[in-house]
Order: sequence, then structure tokens, then C-alpha cells
Amino acid sequence: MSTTAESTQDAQTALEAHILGVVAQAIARGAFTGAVPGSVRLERPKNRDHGDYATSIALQLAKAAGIAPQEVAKIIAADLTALDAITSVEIAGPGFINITLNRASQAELVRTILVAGDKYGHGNSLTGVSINLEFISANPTGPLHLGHTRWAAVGDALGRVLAAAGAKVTQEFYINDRGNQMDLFGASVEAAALGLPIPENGYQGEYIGDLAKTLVTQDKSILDLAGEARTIEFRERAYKLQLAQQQGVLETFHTHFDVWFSERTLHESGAVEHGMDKLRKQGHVFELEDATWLRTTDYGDDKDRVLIKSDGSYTYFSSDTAYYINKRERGSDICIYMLGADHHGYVGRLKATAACAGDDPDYNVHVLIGQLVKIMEGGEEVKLSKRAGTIITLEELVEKVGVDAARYTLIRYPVETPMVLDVDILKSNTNENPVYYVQYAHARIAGVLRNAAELNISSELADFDPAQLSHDRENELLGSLAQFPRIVASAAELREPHRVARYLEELAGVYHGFYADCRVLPLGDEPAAAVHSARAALCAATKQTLNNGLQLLGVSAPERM
RNA sequence: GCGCCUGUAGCUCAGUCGGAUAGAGCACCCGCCUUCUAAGCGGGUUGUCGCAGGUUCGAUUCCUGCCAGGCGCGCCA
Repeated sequence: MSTTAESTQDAQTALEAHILGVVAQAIARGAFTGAVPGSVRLERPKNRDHGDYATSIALQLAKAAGIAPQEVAKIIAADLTALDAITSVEIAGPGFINITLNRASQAELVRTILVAGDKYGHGNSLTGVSINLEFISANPTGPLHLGHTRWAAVGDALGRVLAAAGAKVTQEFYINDRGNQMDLFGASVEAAALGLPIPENGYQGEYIGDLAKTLVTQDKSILDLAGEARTIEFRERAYKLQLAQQQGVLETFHTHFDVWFSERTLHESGAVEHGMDKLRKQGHVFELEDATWLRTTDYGDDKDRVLIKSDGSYTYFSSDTAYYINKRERGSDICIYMLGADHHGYVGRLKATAACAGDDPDYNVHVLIGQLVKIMEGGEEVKLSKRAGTIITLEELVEKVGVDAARYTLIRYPVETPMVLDVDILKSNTNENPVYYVQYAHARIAGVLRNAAELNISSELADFDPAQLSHDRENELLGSLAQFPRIVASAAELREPHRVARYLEELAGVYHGFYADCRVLPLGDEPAAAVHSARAALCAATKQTLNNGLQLLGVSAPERM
């Protein structure tokens, strides 16, 4: 194996390729019969007695070979031992091949990590792919609530993960600033300002009164207007205020958007007509009972969808289709939608819309459906209701538990998990939150490295001797650090940023174990030795990896706690 | 009725292409600070992986059916 940084960075991949070569050779020379597999997968055994890596390839090949899996394993194992980086190869159980690597060669990973710095873990599996990531997309008619908050955290983290995998990511918020809801919103604020009852189905929250007050305080002359002009003015000004409020809250939540896309502009710019032309040319638009429809049933939707109602007005769906086409024309290869479970019925029509536009719905459209978040408080489920005033806003959650804990807690579960947040635990017992476990590991290392610097213990690569790292705990830590790049790659590929959080918890645990058993700095009058520098460098590499991982989640990596 | 999601320890939940004795945190019990952060470490207790079949060397994982819970099926947005 070469000693370049690149091949070291993914020693596992190199080893997998090597084993595949060995298998291919064995089959070629007739050691056993069968087809050469497409790939060989190594896994990290749960039990450390099973070596650093294990593969079940012999079990898979045994049937075609017509001999016992153990025999196949023996043939493969015999050729593997020739590799320098491999210390031992053992056959265990029904035919697993367990591989133990040379510790010094594994320790070279420290060099890889420190050279890569904040790029460690980044890859190129999505290089050249342009991804539009749309999430939250709330009406600008009120504060962001808990459902939005889950997407704010997960969406932003996913964007970071996709970018780390090499994709060109556009994080986008679609502002639903058109239609009945906006009108009701404006009328509600107007009514509040005038001291009139809120219109039927209008917005009831306290914030409506606050908005009204703010608007009147800002400019009393708005009350001099009359009729429709006044209603419109309230709507427009309240819209601006509410949107700015959402934007401000998201900024403090470290959730970034590259594009704030207004639904209105789709109509004003002619994008809706343009989109419809395109669909018409593809031959999927038809007229029925004075309405204009898109034949989404051509592509698996349960029913066709109306684009233009019989009264001549456009449906929300028409905006959606135009928006999709617009995204694609702006250069996005893949459009990711993050929707709540109450919108899962949209998947079919979104995919069908893409197909109607001539795209491949399996590639160009990816819809993530997030289950709703349940809230427990005082041992009871809090029913979220705008009318009853029991919605929990993003702002409130952050006030209660802080940005880091809120983001981390929401990110660490797969979105299809209907999660239950116990506000009491988050409020009263924040130490139990795993985010502190991970952050503490980072802060602990920072402390060690500060002390190392005072003692003139180098954690620099120039003084790094990989042969010093041979303790089981060091080896375990190196093994865990080595996983990071493929964790990031799989999180990106599967669109599951929670994998990064779970990995960080594991890494932090492994570090804490190392810390307990391996003294990094010299004790008392003990002279500084090479092992201290090596361990300090290992600490620096771990700190870098934790930092990179937390960065992907948008959670801070504190130097002190 | 049709469709999507979920069902794993007392609680909250991990467990991508099927792998070895199914894991973590919390909770409970017992140890560990006269030197690098005890927000930590080590040990112990806790399971019909919803139920029943099927596929195979092997199923928590894949397939089918059923049960339970959540959500959705507008010329609303």
C-alpha cells in the first residue's frame, strides 16, 4: 500500500479492494468456483476479540463454491496475510474472516486527520451534483412552531452534510405569501388594531395583537386608510414584520438560507405560465369542466390535479409545479423536499409533476417525510393548538434549552421517528442531554492540549511517532476516528444527518475511555517522552474530528465547559 | 375503504445493501478523583426485536398476511 495521505485516509476501502482482488485471483486460478462478487464489505466487529475488521465474504461465496465456508475462508485468508499492514488474519465461527491491522500503520491516521484539518471527513461522493434543499417553508402568518423547528435543525444539518460530501447545495425557504391565508392574516391584524373581533377562521394568537400594536406605533396614518386599501396595507406590513421575525429567529438558531423564495414572485415573473407551457408541451395538461388540469395519474398519482380553477384563479398546486420547474431551470439536479407527515399525500403528486415535466422522479425529486413531534410537559402530552394558544415556538424552545441542545436533540433522531420531547427533562436536567456528553469530550481535550502546551509537550506532526500508539484504548480510538469519513458519506447519501450525531456520541465515549486509561501528560516529575507527544497528537486529531462533526450539525464545540 | 409512517429493555430511542452473544442514554445497585475537566470511567440488573407464516447456511433487518398507534386522501393554502 502506498503511504500517501489519500490511501491512508480510507484504509478500509483500500483493504476492501485488496480482499476483492484476492477473491478474484482465487477464483481465476480455480481455488474454488463461483462468480466474483461486485464488492467486498468489511465491518467493524462489535466484539473486539474479532479483530479490527471482519468480513463474511466466505459465507456468501461458499454456496456457489460448493465447499464449506471455513474452507473458502482459509483460501482467502492465506493470501491476505501477505499484506504489510495486516498483523493477523483469523477464521472464526461459521467462516468469518477477522483481520487485525498493524497498530503503527493505523496510527498514521493521526497524520491524515491533522493534515486535513477541518476538511477531515469531507468527501467527493456528491461532487458535481447540484442540490436544492427546501425546508420549513412556513406561511409568514405567525411564529415558527415546533414542527418547523425540527426541520430547521435537521434541514440545516442535512445541507451541511451534503455540502461536506461535495454537493453544491442551495438551502431554500419557500415563502407561502399568497392566497387566502395571507388575506385572513391581514384581516386579523387589522381587526386587532381596530379593536374589532377577529374574523371567522382568522388568526387568534397573542402575537396578532402585538403585530397590530407595532404597526400602529410605527405609523399611525395606517388607521386613516379605509376599506380594502387599509386591509391590504395591514397585510403587507404585517407580512414584512412576521417574515423578518422568522428570519431573525432562524438566524439565532444558526439555520441559514441561501434563498428566500416568494410564491408571489412566481406569479409576477410569469414563471407559472412558463411552467404550464412546459407541461403543456409535454402533453399532460387538459381542460375539463372549465378547469385546467395536470394529468398526474399518468405517473402514479391517485388523481389528477387542478392547475387553474373554473373561476380562473390558480391553485396552490400550480405554484408548486412552477416552483419545481423553476428550481430545475436554476440548475438544481436534485430537489429535496422536507415535509411534515401531514403532507405525505404530496409525495405522489410531486413525483408525478416531475415526471410530467420530463424528469426522472426517482432521481430528480427526493421527498423526506418527517413525523410530527409530540411534546410532554408535566407528564402529559401537550396538544398543539393555535387556537388554544398551546403551540410551542422555536423561540420558546431555544429559550428553554438553548440552541445547541435544541438543535442536537432534534437532529439525533431519524426524521421518520415520531419523537417525543419531554420539556421537563430538557429544562430541568440538561446534563442528561447527549449533546453535553459530546461537547464535554471536546472541551476536555481542549483542556488537555492547553496543559500540554504549558508543559512544552508537542502535539505537532513533526514530533509524532505512530509506533508509540499501541494501547488497546488508543487502537480503539483510532478505529473510531477512521470511521468518520464514511459516516459523513452515508449520512449524505441516505439524507440522514442523525448518523453524524450518533457517531459523535460513540466517538466521545471511546475518547472518555481512552482518557481514563491512557495518561496523556507526564505525571509529576516524569520527563516528557515520545509517547506523550503521540498521545497529544491523537488528542488533537480527536478534537478535530469532534469539531468537524459538531460543525456539520451546527452545534458549537466549546473550548471550556 | 385506499395510501404513508411507526411498533426493539421500566422510559426515550439507535441498529443502510441479511451475519457472530440485539445496543446506548436515563432509571436502579456497587466501585473509582493525593496531579491531564467526575458533565467522566469501570462493573451489575433489565428483552416472546408487535403477532403468524415465507425466502436461506443465517432474519430485528427482505417478502406476505394480521393486530395496534399516528397521519393523509379538496377546483383549501
